[in-house]
Amino acid sequence: MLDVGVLRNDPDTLRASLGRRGLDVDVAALGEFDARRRRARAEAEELRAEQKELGRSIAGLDGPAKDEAVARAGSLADEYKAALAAADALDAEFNATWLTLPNLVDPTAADGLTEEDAEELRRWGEVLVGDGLRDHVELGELHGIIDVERSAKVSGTRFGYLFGPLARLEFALVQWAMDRLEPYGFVPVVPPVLVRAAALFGTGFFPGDRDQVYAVEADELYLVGTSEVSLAAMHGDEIFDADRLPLRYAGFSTCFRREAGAHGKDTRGIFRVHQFDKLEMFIFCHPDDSADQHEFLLAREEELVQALDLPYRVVNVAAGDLGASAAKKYDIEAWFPGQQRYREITSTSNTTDFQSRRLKIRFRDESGNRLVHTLNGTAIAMGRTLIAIVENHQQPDGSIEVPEALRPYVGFNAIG
RNA sequence: GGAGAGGUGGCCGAGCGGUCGAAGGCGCUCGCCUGCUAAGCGAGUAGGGGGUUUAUAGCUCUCUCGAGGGUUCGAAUCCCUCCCUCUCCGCCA
Repeated sequence: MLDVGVLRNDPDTLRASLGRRGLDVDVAALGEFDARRRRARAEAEELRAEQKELGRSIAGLDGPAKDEAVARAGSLADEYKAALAAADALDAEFNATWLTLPNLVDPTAADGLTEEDAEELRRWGEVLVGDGLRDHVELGELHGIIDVERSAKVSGTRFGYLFGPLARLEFALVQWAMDRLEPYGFVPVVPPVLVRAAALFGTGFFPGDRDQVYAVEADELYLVGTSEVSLAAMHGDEIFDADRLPLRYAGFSTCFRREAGAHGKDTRGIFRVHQFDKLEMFIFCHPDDSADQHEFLLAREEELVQALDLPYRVVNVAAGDLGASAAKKYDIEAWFPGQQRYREITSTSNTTDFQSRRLKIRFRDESGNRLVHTLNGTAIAMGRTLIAIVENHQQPDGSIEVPEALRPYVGFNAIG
């Protein structure tokens, strides 16, 4: 949620930001609506003040004077109720729109509206090109480590079974990444994956991305698409002492995504599935510090990907391709030899105060209570990282070398 | 799933229809005092929204005593629904 102060004091910035996202919103009309609702609120509160004052005096009255005062207070109460209802209705109407507006775009986010408009910042590593390369589905079959046919029988499309050494590799990746992140102060967390709607509103996934989220209707709970949701909402309604910031967490969870609207896209193998495990970094920090924390998260991601010896490029995501909560986002795209192209394997966003305002997460300093900034970044996203390892480290004979860093964790040097 | 108890400010804890956003204690902050100092004295110390304002200052109004509704001129206090916590029983990874 945006600060309404932006609408009142700096509508041009708001208009420009929405424009960069390719959204057409009548900012002036919203401003007038905001003024109207405030007037309505003020009117209701004046009536209330009058009613309360009169009500208080009743305690000291007696006889006809009292009866008269009670009668007058009664009609005041009715007037107030009506005025309050009117003010509440205006607020609700305003908020319904306001809640759908995405975060202000950072000036340094790339221009453009689509994935193709992302700005490439740098490349690292030698990419594997040419014919005769196997993709993860072939390699998976060859070694019996991935099965998407049986998962289709059991669960439908976009699921997969991981077997044996590949399953071991997943656990190794988690353990290894935790070991590398903890020295930076990331607290390992295993959070809930079923959450209330409030957590999804608070993190900006609702109302916009409701159709991407699995709902457990009988219990009014939702399956998270990322542990970002449960990590952010964990500190909802809290006020930190300033010296506790930044607060860093590394949450491990299974992630569930409906992938609505992705029909026909990435249907092969386990590249895009409804369920995968992910280690996610999350930071609560001082507003002046969030740009640095964002670079910090990207640096941690690059360290991990480099240590796995995966060729990649870093892109600055275009304004129009940002999620609602993000002001700026970097993706790391690893090279996938089976597709002969770079594809996203990590993503890190600075969501500034967009989530903290909704979740009421503040900190205390000399000038009072202020909203923290929140940031998230993928440490290791399972399906894709496993695919990238398998495809990039395949040998001519079809065997797969385990990246050096992981060998102590899995106890073998190669698959096959 | 069954039975019971309860949710008040950073924490503990009073309040049981009006003068309560709320006694008292602890903690914390500031000031004072004091050579015996993890002592004494004084003051301050919740959050949100509106108005005024250059202002996240001040002043002021309003809302919030788990959440939402209701009764009443008036509710932390009475009624209803929901959520959560704790105890016991049952079941169980």
